[in-house]
Amino acid sequence: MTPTELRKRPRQQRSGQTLEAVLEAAAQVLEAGGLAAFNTNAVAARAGVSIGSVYQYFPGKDAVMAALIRREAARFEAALAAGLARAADLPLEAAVAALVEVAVAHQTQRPNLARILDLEERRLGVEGEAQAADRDTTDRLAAFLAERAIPRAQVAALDLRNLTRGMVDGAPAAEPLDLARRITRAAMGYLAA
Amino acid sequence: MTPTELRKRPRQQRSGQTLEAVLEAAAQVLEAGGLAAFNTNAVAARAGVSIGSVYQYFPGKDAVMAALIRREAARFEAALAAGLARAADLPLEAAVAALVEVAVAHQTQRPNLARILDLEERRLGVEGEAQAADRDTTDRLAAFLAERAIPRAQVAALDLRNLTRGMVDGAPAAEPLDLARRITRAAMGYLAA
Amino acid sequence: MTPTELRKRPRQQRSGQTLEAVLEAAAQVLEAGGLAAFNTNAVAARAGVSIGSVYQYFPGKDAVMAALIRREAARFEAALAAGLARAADLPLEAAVAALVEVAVAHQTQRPNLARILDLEERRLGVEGEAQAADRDTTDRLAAFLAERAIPRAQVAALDLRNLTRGMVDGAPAAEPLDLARRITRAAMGYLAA
Amino acid sequence: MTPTELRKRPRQQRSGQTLEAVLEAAAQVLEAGGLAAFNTNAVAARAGVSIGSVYQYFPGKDAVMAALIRREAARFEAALAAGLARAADLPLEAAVAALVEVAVAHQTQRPNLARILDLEERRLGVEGEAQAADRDTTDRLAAFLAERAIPRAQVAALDLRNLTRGMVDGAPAAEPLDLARRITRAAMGYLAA
DNA sequence: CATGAATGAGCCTTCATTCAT
DNA sequence: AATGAATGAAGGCTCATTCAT
Repeated sequence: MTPTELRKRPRQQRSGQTLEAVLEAAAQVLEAGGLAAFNTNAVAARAGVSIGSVYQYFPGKDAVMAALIRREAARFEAALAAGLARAADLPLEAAVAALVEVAVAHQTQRPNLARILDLEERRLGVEGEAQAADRDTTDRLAAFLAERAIPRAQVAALDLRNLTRGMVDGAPAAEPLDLARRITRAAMGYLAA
Repeated sequence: MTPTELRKRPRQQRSGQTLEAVLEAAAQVLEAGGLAAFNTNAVAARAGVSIGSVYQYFPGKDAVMAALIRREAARFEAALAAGLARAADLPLEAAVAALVEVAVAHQTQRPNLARILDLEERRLGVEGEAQAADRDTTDRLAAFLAERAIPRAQVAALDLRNLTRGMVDGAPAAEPLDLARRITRAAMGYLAA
Repeated sequence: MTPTELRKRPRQQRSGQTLEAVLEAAAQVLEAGGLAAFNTNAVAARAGVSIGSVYQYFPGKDAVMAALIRREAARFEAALAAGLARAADLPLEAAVAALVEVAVAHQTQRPNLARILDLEERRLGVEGEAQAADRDTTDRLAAFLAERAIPRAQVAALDLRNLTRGMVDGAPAAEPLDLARRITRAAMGYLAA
Repeated sequence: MTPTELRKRPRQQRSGQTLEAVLEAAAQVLEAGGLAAFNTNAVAARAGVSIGSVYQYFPGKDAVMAALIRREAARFEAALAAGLARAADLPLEAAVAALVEVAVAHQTQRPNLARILDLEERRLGVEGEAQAADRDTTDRLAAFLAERAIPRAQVAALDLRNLTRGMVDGAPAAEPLDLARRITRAAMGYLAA
C-alpha cells in the first residue's frame, strides 16, 4: 500500500495553508457524504485546490485519511489534557464527570466524522502508525487512574474510552448533558467495583 | 438510491441456496478485506455463483449489504431472546451478566464484520427499514429492564447496548470472559444509580 | 447474426396466442420506453409469458423485432389495399387524398412505434427479408399510379410514400385532417409536373 | 436522466481537440455500426482517447449523442443560412430548388448518421434543449417563406423540412440531383396551392 | 510549485440466451 | 411445451494517480 506519511513537511507558509485546507475539506466531505463520497477529487475541489496539489503533500488517498485521523486524535488529546488539568484536584466522581463531558463534547461536535474515523483508524492502523496520538490519549488517562489507585489502570482507561465512545456514537444526538450523566454513572460503576 | 429489498423471494430450492451462499460470501469478503474489498464481483466469485445470479435476488450492491445486516440482526435477536429466557428467573446481576455474555459472544465471533455492519447500518438506515430487527432487540431488552423496575427502560436498554458494543469493539480480541465481567460491572453501575 | 425467421410455425392454438401476445407486448414496450426499453425480458413479462416461451418461437431478439415489423407492414398493406379498392373509380386528386388519409391514419395510430420500426427495418433489412411486405405495398401503389399514366410510377410510388412518412413523422400530433390535406397538396404537386 | 450539457467548457488547447475528436468518432461509430454499436468504449477507442477523457467532458453517453446532434444541427443551419443568402434574389421556384439542393446535399453526405440523429433527437428532445438550433433552422426558413407571402409560413416551413427529410431518407443513395428535382416539384406543389 | 487534462483499471449493472426441471 | 434460475459477455461510469504545461 502507499505509505501514509506526508510526502514532505510544509516549509513555506502557503504550504501549511494548503495542507490544512485539504484536511478540513476531507473532514467536510466525509461528514456530508460519508465514506462513499470521500475521493481525492472531491476533497481537492472543496479545498479549492488542484488535485495535483493534494498529491504534492500526500502520497495517496489513504494518507489524507490518516492525517485527518491524526489531526482529530491530537485535538482530542489536547482537549483531554486540558480536562485532566482541571480535574486534577477534584474528587474522583467529579473528575470523571468532567472528563466524560470533554469526551462527549468532542464526539458530539462532528458525530458522523468521528464514527468514520474510528473505523478507518482500525483499517489503516493494521499497518500504520496512526494510533500514536491515540495511544497517548489512553496513556494519559491511565496515568490519571493510576494516581487514583485504580487497579489495572491501562485496561480501565481503554474500557472507559470505549464505553464512552460506544454510548455517544449510539445515542440520538439530543440531550448531550443527560447523556454525559448516564455515561458517568456507568464509568463510576466500573471504577467502584 | 436503489432499494434494498429483495427482488424476489426464492421459490425453487436452488434459489434459496444461491441467496444464502451470496450472503455468507458477502460476510466473508467483508471480514477478509473490509469495506474496500466488498464488491459484487468478489461476492459472486466467493459464493461460487455468477454475477448475474446475485442480481437475480438483490437489486444492487447495497441490498446485499442490507440483507446481511438484517441477517446478523436477526441472529443476534434470536441469541438475545434465548438469553432472556434463561435469565428470566435470575437475580438482576446474574441476569445482566448472562446477557452481556451473549452480546460479547456474538460480537466476538466476527468482530470486524460486526463493526462494519454497524457503520453500514447507519448509512443505509437513514432511508431504509434495516433497523427493524435492531429495534426489536432493543425493545426486548427494554421490556426486561422495565420488569425489573428500571426507570427509563427504553433509554437504558439503548445505553447498555451501546456501552457493550463500544467496549467489545474497542477491546483487544483476547480474554472475552474477563471482558464480559468488566462490561457487567459498568452495566450494573449504570443500573444501580 | 441470429436469423429473423420464426423458429416454428405455431400449430396448436395456444401457440398462436402466445406468439400474438409477444408481438403486441413488443409493440407496447417499444411505444412506452423506446428502443432502450426493448429487451426480451420486458417483452416476455408484458406478454405474461416466460422468457423461455419467447425463445420457443423466436430465435432471438431481432426476430421479435422483425416479426413486429412484418406485422405492421402487413397491416398497412391491408389498409392500403382497401383504400386502393375504394379509390379505384375516383378522379386522381380524390384518390390520392383518400390514400393519404389511409397512410396518415396508420402512421398516426402509434406514431412512436412507426418511427422506431422504420429505423429498425433499415437496420435489419440489410441482411434480412423483412422488406417483402413493404415492397408489396410500394408495388401496389406503383400499379395504381401506372394505371393513371404517371411516368416512372415505381419511383413516384416510393417518393410519395417517403414524402408522406416524413411529413407525418415530423408533424406535431394534432390535427391529422389538416395534415392529410397538406400532404395531398404536396403529392398532387409532385404528380402534376 | 443524466444531463446532456457539457461538463466543462474546454480551456486548454488539447481539450478542444479531445472534444472534437470524440464527436467525430461518435459520428463514425454511428455510421459504421448504427445505434447498436454506439457505446462509450467504442467512441473513445475510435477517437484515440481514453474512456476517462470522454467523461471529462460529457456527463454520460447521451450527452455525447446530444452534442453530436447539436453539431449536425448547427452545420445544417449554417449551410441553410448560406443557401438562403444566395437564394434571396431568385424567383420562388429557383430559390426553393436551391434550398432543396442544400438539404439534399447535407442529408446525403452521411445518410445513416442523419437518420439516426433524427430518431435520437426525438428521444432526447423530450426533456432537453437539443432542438434549439433545429428550431432556429425552421424559423429561418419560415421567415423566408413569409417574405414570399406564403400563408402559415411556420407550418409550411416544418412541412417542407419533413417532406424533404422523408424523401431523402427513403430514397436509394443514387442520383441526388434527380432526387432534388423531384423534391422541388413536391415542394412547389405544396406552396402553389 | 500549481494546474488540470489524461489515463485506465476496476466496479456496478443489464440483458440475451441457455438449459435443468 | 412451459418455466425461470443461472450464466457471463458487454457496457456505463468513477476515481486514484500521473505528468506535460
